Parts: sequence; C-alpha cells; structure tokens
Amino acid sequence: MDEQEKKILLVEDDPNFGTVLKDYLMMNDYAVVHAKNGMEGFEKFKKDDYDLCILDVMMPYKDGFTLAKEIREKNADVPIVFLTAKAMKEDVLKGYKVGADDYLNKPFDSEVLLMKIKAIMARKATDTVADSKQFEFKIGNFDLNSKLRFLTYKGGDQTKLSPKENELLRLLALHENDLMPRELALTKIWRDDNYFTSRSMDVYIAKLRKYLKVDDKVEILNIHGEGFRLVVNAD
Amino acid sequence: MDEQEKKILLVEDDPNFGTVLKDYLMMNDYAVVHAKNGMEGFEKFKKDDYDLCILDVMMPYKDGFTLAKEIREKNADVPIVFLTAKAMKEDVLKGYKVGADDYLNKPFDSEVLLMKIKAIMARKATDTVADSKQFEFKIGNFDLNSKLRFLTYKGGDQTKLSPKENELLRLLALHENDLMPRELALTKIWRDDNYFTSRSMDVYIAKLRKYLKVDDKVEILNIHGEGFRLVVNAD
DNA sequence: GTAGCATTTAACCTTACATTAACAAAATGC
DNA sequence: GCATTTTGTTAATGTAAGGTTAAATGCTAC
Repeated sequence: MDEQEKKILLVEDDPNFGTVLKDYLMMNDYAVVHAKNGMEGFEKFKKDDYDLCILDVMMPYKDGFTLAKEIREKNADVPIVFLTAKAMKEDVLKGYKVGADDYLNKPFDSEVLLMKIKAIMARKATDTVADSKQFEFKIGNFDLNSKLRFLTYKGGDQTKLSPKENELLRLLALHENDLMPRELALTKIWRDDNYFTSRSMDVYIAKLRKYLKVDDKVEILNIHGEGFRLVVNAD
Repeated sequence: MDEQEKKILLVEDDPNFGTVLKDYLMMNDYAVVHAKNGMEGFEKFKKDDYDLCILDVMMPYKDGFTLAKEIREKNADVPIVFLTAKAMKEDVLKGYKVGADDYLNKPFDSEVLLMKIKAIMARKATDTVADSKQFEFKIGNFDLNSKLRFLTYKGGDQTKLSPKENELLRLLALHENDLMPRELALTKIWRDDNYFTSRSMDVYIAKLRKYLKVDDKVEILNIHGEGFRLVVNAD
C-alpha cells in the first residue's frame, strides 16, 4: 500500500466549470476522473474504485440523484457530495435520503470544498485491516511477512525489506518452485519493461539472493530468457 | 448495538431557540442534553458519552470553536455540527479544521438538520472501529491509561502525556505489533495530511520513543513510506 | 500582563530506496 | 569459436522519507 493519491469521480455536465474544478482538485493532489454526464459517470464508476464522488445535481438525461442511487446500489460506502445551483430544501432532503455525505451550493468557495473533502476523507480513514490477500509466506527456513515487509530466518533474525525487495520476493513466493516470468515482475512491480527496469530488477534479484544465502536450501535460479524460479530444496 | 436512543449534546445560549430545538429533536427520538453556554457544555460533555454534539458558534465567554477544541482533546471521534448565524468563509474553514462534521447556517430548516443528523449517525454506524473504545493498554512493562493520559512504568513511575502524545500512543497500541499507517494518524489525530503535520507527527514519535526507552522490550519502528509499528518483544 | 505548557514550524541532517551506468560473466546461436 | 543477447555485480547518484533540534506560536491559567 503505497502513498496513493485519492481518486475522485467528478460528474459535471458544464464543460467549463467541470474542467476548472477538475484542475483545481488535481492541483491539490487528487486523482480526478471527469465524466460529462450521468451515463458516462456510472460507466466510469463501474470501471474503477473511487474514494469520493462529486455529482452535479442538474444534468440532462440522468440527474445527480438518479446517478447517486445507482452508485449506492453498487457501493454503499463511497462518500457522495452533491453540487447544486439552487438551494431548494426538497433537493437537499432528497440528497441526504440517497445518502449524501455533503452538499454544496454553487457558487461555492473552492477552499470550502477542499476542507469538506478532507473532512470526509478523514472520516473514511478507517483502519481497514489488511484485505485477506496473502501476505505471509514460508520459504524454507524463512518467513516472509509481506505486509510489514520483513523476512525472518528460523524465527530469529529479521531483515527489513524495501518495498521493491518485498514485492519481488512476494511474487517469487507466489510462484514457488515455478517460473516467475521476468515480464510479470516488470509489468506488475515496475509498470514498465525496458532495458533499465530490467537491469534494476536484476539488482533486486541480487539483493534477495544475498538475504536468502544463509539458507542453502533456498535459491533463486534464472531461466534464461524467461524469468526466475524460487526453489526450495528438500533437506 | 441495541435500540438505544442516540444522545445529543446541544450547546446553545439562546434560551428560546435552544428549547425549541431541543424539543424538536426529542420529538424525533433523540436524547438531548441542553447546555446554555460553552462552560456548561464542556462540563456536561465530560460527564457523559454523546453520539453527537451540536454547538452554536456565537456564544458568550466560550465560543463554539473553543469548545469544539476542548471536546476534541477528550474525544477525537465524536461528530460535531456547528450552528452559525453568519456564513463567513473563515468561520467555515475554522470549523472544518477543528474537525467539524457539518455546518448549518441559521436560520436553517429543521428537517434539513434532522437529515444531516441521520446522515452523520449512519456514517458513524458503518465506521468499523468507531466502537473501539479501548482506553487502557498494556505495552510491555508500561500501562497506558488513555483516558487520564498517563503512562506508568512497572506500576511505579508515571509520565503525564499531552493530548497528542496520548492519541498517538493509543493509536499505535491499537495496532500493536502491526502497521499503524502514517496516514491514519495524520487524518485521525491531525485531521490533515501535509508536510508540516507529517513533521509534527515525527516530533511526537520522537517524544514517545524517549518515554518508551526505559523499557528495551518496547520500540517504535518505522516502515519506510508506510507508517510505524509499536513492537513489544518477548523477554 | 507573563509564566508555563503544548504544539507547530523551520531548518537541517541522516538514512533508505530506487535508478543508472559501466562493466563482467554466462548463455545461446550461428 | 565468436558474436550477440541476457544476466550478474558494483558503485554513484538523486530523491524522498524520516529524524532531530530549537525557535516561534498559541493557549491557559495565574
């Protein structure tokens, strides 16, 4: 889990206002996806996970409330903020009914919006304890704790692993005794496959080999032109 | 949780308005305690646990913000809604900084307030750890009393902790031996995540490390780019 | 007011991490 | 064998994160 930007889905049909708002949010380190109408908004929502949705209420074809309802059916938790030109009481009530987290009347102050977003995100910051992805591995005499990024030898010595070391070893462990294609690591961990990332990966393979050296049952073999293989030999 | 009435602390100095609002909320099945000024509000807050605080901003002697800050020192989680006559941008920002959950301008529609309250309560309900009301921890040879904010070493030496020290150590203890994400502390305790709050947090980590130093089984480890880990080693 | 705290800000330092570069050594294919 | 590609190794460099310290600020209480 690295320093990820928070992802915001912004659904706003006014192209000028939408673009300005998007830029402003991006300047404040949010990753923003801008949909130009309700339909598009729902498509984009289904395709990805968002930390927050900002919906304009007044939109052609599919208004913000309808969209909010659809979003709620898919995901009961994602915070929703409505933008609205008029401050009609009925609208506000309707908004809270579909589970709005907040409400903003246009024109609104951008700093206020920012604070609201921060407040909502902070609320959300639950201690989501580790999704049950696999984070612990036994590798010969080693135990790899991939969440806390350390490698224990025979229950004793702990080696801290850097994020890349950790990811790489985890990927190898997931393919224990089997081929872990070079390309897999490069695309999954380095997100790019070129001469330099490849060289970088080799550097990390070397580091891992150094850590694993203390147990002579464990080794990382190269399969020329294919990838690597984490082998655990019997005693 | 059982079918308990939710308890609301209402702090409002205008006796007429306060009484009307209190009655209205009670009619809607909330248990309401009405304090007539900031001082009284804080006294009442300390005496009981509330699910929500509604604070008037403009009050003699102790305004709503000051009160909110005091409340926050005691309890970082309780939702706070401000009532204010004027909609000054600075005020709104100030409100969110002290951790407001919402903001209402007087005169406001009572139904809107009700919806907001419902929305906030619903949010709280889904907040998984909101109920982790644990205030006493054993950390190696230390005992942390997080309510009274002190740290005892081997039943003897007591160190008083400042509010921030206390919250931070508590958060670490809640995740003992596990990762306590940096971001979690920053959003929960500092309510903001930027370069300076991050540096501030480091200062507090240093303070805690100094306190904990006397017990060499206990340490706070950093996990680069992720957060911290309070480790208690076996003897 | 000012004394005494808690907290933030600021500057600065250290460490951790990832990449790059240059080169050596294997492996492969002809 | 020798040319080419792939892998291995080491060191340097750059940057980001974390750590430390002291001063500045803000608050409360006297």
